[in-house]
Amino acid sequence: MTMQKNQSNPVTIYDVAKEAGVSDATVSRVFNNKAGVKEATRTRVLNAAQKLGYVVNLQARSLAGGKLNVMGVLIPGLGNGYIVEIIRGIDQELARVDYELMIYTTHRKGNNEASYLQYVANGLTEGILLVVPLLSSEFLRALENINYPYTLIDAVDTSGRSFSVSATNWDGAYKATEYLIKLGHRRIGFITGIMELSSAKDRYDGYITALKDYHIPIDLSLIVKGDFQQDSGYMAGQKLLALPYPPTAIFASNDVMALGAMDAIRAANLRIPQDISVVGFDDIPQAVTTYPKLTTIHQPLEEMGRIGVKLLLEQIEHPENAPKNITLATHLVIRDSCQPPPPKHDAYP
Amino acid sequence: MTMQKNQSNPVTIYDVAKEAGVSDATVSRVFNNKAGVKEATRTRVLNAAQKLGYVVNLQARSLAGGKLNVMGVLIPGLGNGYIVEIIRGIDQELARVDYELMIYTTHRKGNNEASYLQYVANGLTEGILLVVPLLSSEFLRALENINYPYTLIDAVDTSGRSFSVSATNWDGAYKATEYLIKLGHRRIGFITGIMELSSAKDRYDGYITALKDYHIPIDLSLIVKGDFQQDSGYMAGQKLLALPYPPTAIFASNDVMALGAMDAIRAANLRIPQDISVVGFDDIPQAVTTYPKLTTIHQPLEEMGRIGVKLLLEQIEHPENAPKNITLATHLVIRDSCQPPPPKHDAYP
DNA sequence: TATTTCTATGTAAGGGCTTACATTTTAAGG
DNA sequence: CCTTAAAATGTAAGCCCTTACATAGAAATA
Repeated sequence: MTMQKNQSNPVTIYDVAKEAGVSDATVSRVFNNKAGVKEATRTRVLNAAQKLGYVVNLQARSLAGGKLNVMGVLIPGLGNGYIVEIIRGIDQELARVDYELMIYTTHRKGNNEASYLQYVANGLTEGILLVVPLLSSEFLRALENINYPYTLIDAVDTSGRSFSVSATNWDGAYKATEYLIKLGHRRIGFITGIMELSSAKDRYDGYITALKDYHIPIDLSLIVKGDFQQDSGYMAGQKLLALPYPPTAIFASNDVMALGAMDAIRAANLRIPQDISVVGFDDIPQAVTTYPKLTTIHQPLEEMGRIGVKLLLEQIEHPENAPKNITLATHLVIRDSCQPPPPKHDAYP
Repeated sequence: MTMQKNQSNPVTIYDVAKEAGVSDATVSRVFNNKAGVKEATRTRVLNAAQKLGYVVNLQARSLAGGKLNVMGVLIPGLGNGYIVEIIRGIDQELARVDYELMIYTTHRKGNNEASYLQYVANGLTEGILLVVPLLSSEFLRALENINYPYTLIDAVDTSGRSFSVSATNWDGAYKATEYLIKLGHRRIGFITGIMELSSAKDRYDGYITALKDYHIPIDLSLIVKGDFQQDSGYMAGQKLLALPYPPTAIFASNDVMALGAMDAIRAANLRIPQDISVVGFDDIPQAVTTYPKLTTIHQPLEEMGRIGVKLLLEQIEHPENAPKNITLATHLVIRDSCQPPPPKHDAYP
């Protein structure tokens, strides 16, 4: 029934026009839902198209100035649940507005993200969502020159030239720390993220500020570096546990590291949360599949994806609009990985 | 420096040609690495392009008969880790051959996968990878008519008309069951997948056959229906535990359900694996972040993705090649969720 | 140097579509 | 029924490339 010859669909608008006895322009009008086509003609065209198995060639349409309805998303990789959550949100919103999604992973081109950006503006998409946590200055510069609609997801360009969505990292970290303090913890270990990222920095600051606000002295030995990967969480956990006065709670800058820390804790034969509490950040799906279920700061990842799409759409439709940043709230999700510290630890040396 | 005007890159091949003082055809030749361009001319063109910030418009290239280097992948959604793993493999291989990836999620169009298939062949991709576990007959029919390169991942078209990659589901299930039997288990609960899927069916058959081979009577009350989702695993687990003679081990048709079952077991205040063992199927990343770490059947998900890409490429390059199915081996990964059954359970009523 | 043979480059025709503008048809008004 | 305006349809140019074919220039042969 579909009369295709070879790869892709060789049935063109002309074939349909001939079949329906109209001009190609009319067929185009029908498929673009333009006004001014008689109802009878419209159905005749539709029938002809149906019969021949016509499918619009999006390339040609786009070349000729029509809409493509494809957005791109640039991500470092499918590495962790965090990014997948964002993409899920993007996908949801894209479905609503009937766009397709093109995925570009930067790891392909090594660290050459900046030049990849240029490449990405090659005509296959109408705009691009950037989920690249680490905004190098080179990348930022490339962004300036690109003159192509884009929005940053979970990153902000302090120059104010970019559309972006992000979350209240500082606030979330503050709340997490405060929660532990209110449970009675005084020695709270902290595993940092990659401190070049503003999100990591903000979380660190939130932790510090909460400590200060509650007059808890800051002990640098309780702060250990991580890189957002599970392994670093494990190693940081080990380091923390090896301390002369180990913490009674650990706050990791993201869930994946929290998972690593939990492994380290169990490897040391300690119980969670009886012996030591842990809280994460992100609330990735895995946070509920661990045991005990992880108490963490929820980031509205899906929503960030959805809003990213909306912002990009806004730019495509109103290029004149001024850039804006939307900041989404984070909140504490209490599950099973925290409780007050065991009494013996209460004494602070 | 890049002299772009508006959305997308308005610098064309003509601009570059003018700048370099050559014809547009020559510029095209340079960018397509065609032979017969003097070295001096080539560098002149490259410099001009560099200066103007020229980026090829892939749409136009493709329309004009050039290569696009984009593959599509049709998936039900980003739902579970299983699909993400496959995509990761696809992405890896695509990077090697320098293709881009377009993602189509079917949930967008409701259950109308078959017609979506038609749409997907719209010129934006050169071929499509199908990760649609549930091959409806309607879908299969659509496949016949599509005349567009595609390959099935983790599904086989028994008609032999399609290229496909899959894994040894039967074999994996057999091995999992056998492992439990050898540990001493006699009452082994089984949580099925969606039995319309051949993979679910094969796993079921593997379980049954292993039991028979070891002369263990089949108890239908130990077999409970699941749908590959976590919730169904939880409920199935509850059901199994509520039995007068509950199983000493549970084998779930996939990891996600195994996770659900583990929750149910803990909710019943039983320990894993001391009181009850559990094994899953798939080996998704989460299998190692649960506690205890899940013993499971490893499916080479990433490799399936990679091979899917290779098969698709083969079709694109050699349309005359006959369809083939590649079956990958699964294997048991022993972690911490199994041990011999507690003695008290040894007595079989 | 004249002739032949390559090699390097240019010319022009699409590829499938959209859209401004031209033309025809239809409906409305007189 | 004729005129006029509005609605429907057609014509043709152009989007940015690739590529067969034509042409000019360089190298090789006689």
